[in-house]
Amino acid sequence: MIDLRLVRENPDLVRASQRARGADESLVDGLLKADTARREAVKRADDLRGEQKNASQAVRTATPAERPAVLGRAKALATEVKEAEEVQRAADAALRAAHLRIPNVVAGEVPPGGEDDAVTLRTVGDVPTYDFPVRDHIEIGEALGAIDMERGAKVSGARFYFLTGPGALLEFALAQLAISRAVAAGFIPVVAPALVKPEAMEGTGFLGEHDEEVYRIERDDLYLVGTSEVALAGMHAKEVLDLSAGPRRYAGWSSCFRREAGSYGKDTRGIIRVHWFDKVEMFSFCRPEEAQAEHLRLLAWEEEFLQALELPYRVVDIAAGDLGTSATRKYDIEAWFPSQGTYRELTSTSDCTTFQARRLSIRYRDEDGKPQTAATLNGTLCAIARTIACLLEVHQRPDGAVHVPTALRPWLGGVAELTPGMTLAAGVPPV
RNA sequence: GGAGGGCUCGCCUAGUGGCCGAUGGCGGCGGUCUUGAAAACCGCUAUGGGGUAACACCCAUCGUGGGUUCGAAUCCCACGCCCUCCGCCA
Repeated sequence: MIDLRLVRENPDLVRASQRARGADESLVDGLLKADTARREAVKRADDLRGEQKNASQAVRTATPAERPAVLGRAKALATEVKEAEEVQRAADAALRAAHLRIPNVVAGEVPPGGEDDAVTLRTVGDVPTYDFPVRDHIEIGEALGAIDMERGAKVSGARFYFLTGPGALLEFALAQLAISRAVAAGFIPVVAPALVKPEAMEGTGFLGEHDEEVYRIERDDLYLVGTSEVALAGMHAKEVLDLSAGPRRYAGWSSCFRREAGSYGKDTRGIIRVHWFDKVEMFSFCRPEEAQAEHLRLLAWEEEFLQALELPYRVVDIAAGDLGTSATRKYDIEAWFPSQGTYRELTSTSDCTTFQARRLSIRYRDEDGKPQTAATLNGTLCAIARTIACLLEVHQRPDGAVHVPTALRPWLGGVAELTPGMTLAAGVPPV
């Protein structure tokens, strides 16, 4: 949630942000009203409680003669306090509801517009050309025995798949490469739970407008995460972190689950848009003043990873209307998909400023030793299924083989190519 | 799933109805002393909310939520978490 002080002191800024997102401006006034109402309710309840405290002290010191009168007054006040507390509870709840409805304030530099208005910041690597008919990742993957869509559908339904043989090896190789690079860069590797409590889900902003995207295990009141960001952010909920030495960085591996409601007909073929995939996610906790710089660092690490995979890509600055609830700014990296003749999102990094940390109560101590709300940022290092799809397509060869980028080879037994009918034992590191 | 035990201020600990936000120790911070340090001594050492120009001040918080009472860390109920034992299990 956003900083209430900001709303009080600069409501126009928040209104402008709502407008930029194409969201409801009047929510800001609703929030201001709820804030005022709550403060009045709190004041009244506090004052009454104070009076009642004194009154019950007086009971103790009262002489036997005074006692009945004093006791009567205390009893009356007790009733009033109860009523005032009821009002306060309602006001608290109303404020919280209004507060939760407002997404993070959009950064000033964010491009205006919606989904189609992302601004390309740079394009890296040459778009490959092929002197043979280009195949998509499913054709290539099935020929390799790497992807089995049909049986995925048989077992789990649409948008599920099996990674088999070389495909399964690719998954682990990518995960190893991603984790290894992250650790070398100073990240703490984490294997995170994929099932979380509602607080973690709400705290990271996934239960707002987009809650139909999330799988819910109603019976146990748990949610399947759409990204390990949820578990990583929740990991330090209600804690005061030591951020004096700089950002605290985690690289989390977990499965991710997405209902893909409302994306009927989009990417129905292949493993680009699926209900389940595994992902290595970067997550940073830092002081708010460090967040912008940290955001660029996350982006740089994402770019380096794609460069290591020898994939051509472009970096786009996401427009205001397309930002997630928690983000003040977001950069996507889109990699080239030859079968589609276009760039498609492979990674994404968001600066959530203090928005998530405020909900989750994640703090640090400033120079004066006072607790302050931290900032959180997240970025994809490797969304494995989609990355496999891209790799297969970009690195395809006319004979159905797939070139293995040098960086990935140590995790694939040193092989330079994946080939149909390859010996799988050759594709693993020495044992 | 069944049976017990426990959850107090960073850590340990006192507190079984009335100025208890809460005792004492450790740790941490500041000071006195010292050439410097140690020791000793003195002081400080929570968080959130309201309030203020800023102080003052007020309210809340003893795992969480209810209840009893004029008054609850203390009594009652429910839940959560941790530990021990039994059963089941990757």
